[in-house]
Amino acid sequence: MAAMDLSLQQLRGFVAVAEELHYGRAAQRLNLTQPPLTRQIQGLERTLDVRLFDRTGRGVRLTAAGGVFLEHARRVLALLEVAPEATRRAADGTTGTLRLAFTAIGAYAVLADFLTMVGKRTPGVTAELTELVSPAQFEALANLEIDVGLVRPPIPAQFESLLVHSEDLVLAVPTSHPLALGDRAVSLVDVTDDYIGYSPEGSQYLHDICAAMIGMDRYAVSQLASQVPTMLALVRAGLGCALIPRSIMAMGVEGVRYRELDAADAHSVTLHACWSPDNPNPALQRLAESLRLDPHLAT
Amino acid sequence: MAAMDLSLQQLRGFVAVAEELHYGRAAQRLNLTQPPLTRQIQGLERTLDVRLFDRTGRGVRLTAAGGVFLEHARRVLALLEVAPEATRRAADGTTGTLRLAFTAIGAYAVLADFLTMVGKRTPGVTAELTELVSPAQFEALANLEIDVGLVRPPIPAQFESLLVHSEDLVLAVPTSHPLALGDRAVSLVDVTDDYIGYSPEGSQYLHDICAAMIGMDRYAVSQLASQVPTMLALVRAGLGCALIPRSIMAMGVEGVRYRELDAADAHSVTLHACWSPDNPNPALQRLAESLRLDPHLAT
DNA sequence: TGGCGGCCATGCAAGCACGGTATCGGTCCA
DNA sequence: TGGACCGATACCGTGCTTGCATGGCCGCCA
Repeated sequence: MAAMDLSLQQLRGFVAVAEELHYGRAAQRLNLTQPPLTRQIQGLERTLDVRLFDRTGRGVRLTAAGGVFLEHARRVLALLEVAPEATRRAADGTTGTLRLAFTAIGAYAVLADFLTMVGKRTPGVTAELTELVSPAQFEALANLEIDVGLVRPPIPAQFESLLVHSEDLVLAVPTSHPLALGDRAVSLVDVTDDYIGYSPEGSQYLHDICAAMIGMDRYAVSQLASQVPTMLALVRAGLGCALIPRSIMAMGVEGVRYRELDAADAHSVTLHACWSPDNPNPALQRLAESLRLDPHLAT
Repeated sequence: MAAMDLSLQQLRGFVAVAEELHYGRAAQRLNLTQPPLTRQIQGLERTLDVRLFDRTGRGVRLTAAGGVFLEHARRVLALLEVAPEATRRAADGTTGTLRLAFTAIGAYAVLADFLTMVGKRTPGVTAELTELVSPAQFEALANLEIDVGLVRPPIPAQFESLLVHSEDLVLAVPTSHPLALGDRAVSLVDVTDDYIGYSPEGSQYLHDICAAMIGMDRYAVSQLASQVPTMLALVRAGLGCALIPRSIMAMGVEGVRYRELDAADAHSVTLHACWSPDNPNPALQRLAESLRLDPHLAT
């Protein structure tokens, strides 16, 4: 016998009796009669193998152990009290977590603005950040490992998306390069040496655009160079020029200069917020709903 | 409908399913069959008005809300897990609180030593301290407002007690007094002026002893002077001498000198730890038990 | 000091909630 | 397309818990 464990009825009964120090009143408070209460406390005492009350004939008094148990019981009941509300808030997206991925380049362009926008549209939601290249983001989105990605096109049809940022490309040249001098916009035809290229796997979008802009013959693909810092290091070393999103100019590298491109050669690249409509995360649902109603990012 | 509230069965069932992500295995873990588990989760979802699992046909998956509720459920169950043990420890006095009172004089003599002794005999028990004159301590002991008192005799028969400290009295004289000079022990017959006396209410024990030592005729009773600092202030002001427990010499007062008394006049006063055998505080019971077995305070 | 009232404990019968067995319905895979 | 797996449902039995009535104990008061 004994081994029987605690029940919430017992806890509630105990707290009521401990507060009233009177079975009758406690029972009344619980909309109960007195005998069940007596049995609840007896059951508790049998289970715990501890006397919780001193029966003095005229009312009861908490024992020291009873006082300790009272604190535990109150904490349990208080926790249980808030749990449903917290759960409901998580269910409707009022609170929650948004797992957000971004590309290394995206981080420079819009990550901060995007996060403040998310903070305004879904207050109470916290963001978890991961850096991933675009293809990995699509996979993670499909596997529900992330909720939102900041990706470059093309975007698979299964996802919903929103244009977040658009910028043109600029030319990065070594300071030793003839084009390093001057401030005017330059034309791609002025570039006589090779380019540092984007990896077609890691940065398919930029690879394709750059390849189209300058032709495959002069486009030196470096497998390593899907990371912009790496590309700038190669430019700096004099291995060639590179076409870089304008926002990356914020990253100043000694030995590298940036030049605008002629309007004729300018080509804009875009960054999109992207998510799966099937994703059950309520925080995402709430954000997506908000974005559908008002796609203006400034809001 | 709905209003029904949570049960621990439901919580345990939910946690099991959330961990196994499989009703059958969860049921097995709980020594249950699968249908009751289904009903428990359904009941939870109905009560919370929230979907906790996504049923995918092939197993289940936690929703975001389910994840939040899982944390709450785990915390509740963990609390409930430790409550019985904590309660039992409080019941056998392994942990708990000892409300301890002491006289102002007692604080100088033995409070620190007594506290370290208590700490050694009943580790895990914390002490709450109050300063009270002896009569107030006896009343508080009887009302179960304190657990242990450090008092002077006489001790009412209803209490259990233990001699904690014994010391003799010394003479406090103003530095302007003839007896302030010299280092030899002095005799009470050398004292030609009045004494500052103890209040018969606040310090009955010291009052009686001093009155017996020097005779009522030269014993100026000051109602205020049950507090030793007050008495020393009066001595310093030159209103008379005073008989003071030796431990108080630790309190140096400018304008007051202490002189030993002749062996013939020396009279020791005692301090006793005192408690009520009826006090149900298990921490006290444990201490009392320890003191009965081994009354040596040094232990 | 004996009766009385308040309070907690107990006996008993009824209601109900919970668990088990059997079965259904949907999804995935061969 | 049939079989296997998994969760949901129907139905039944049992055991716990409740409420009513009553017992036992202590303290109060006349």
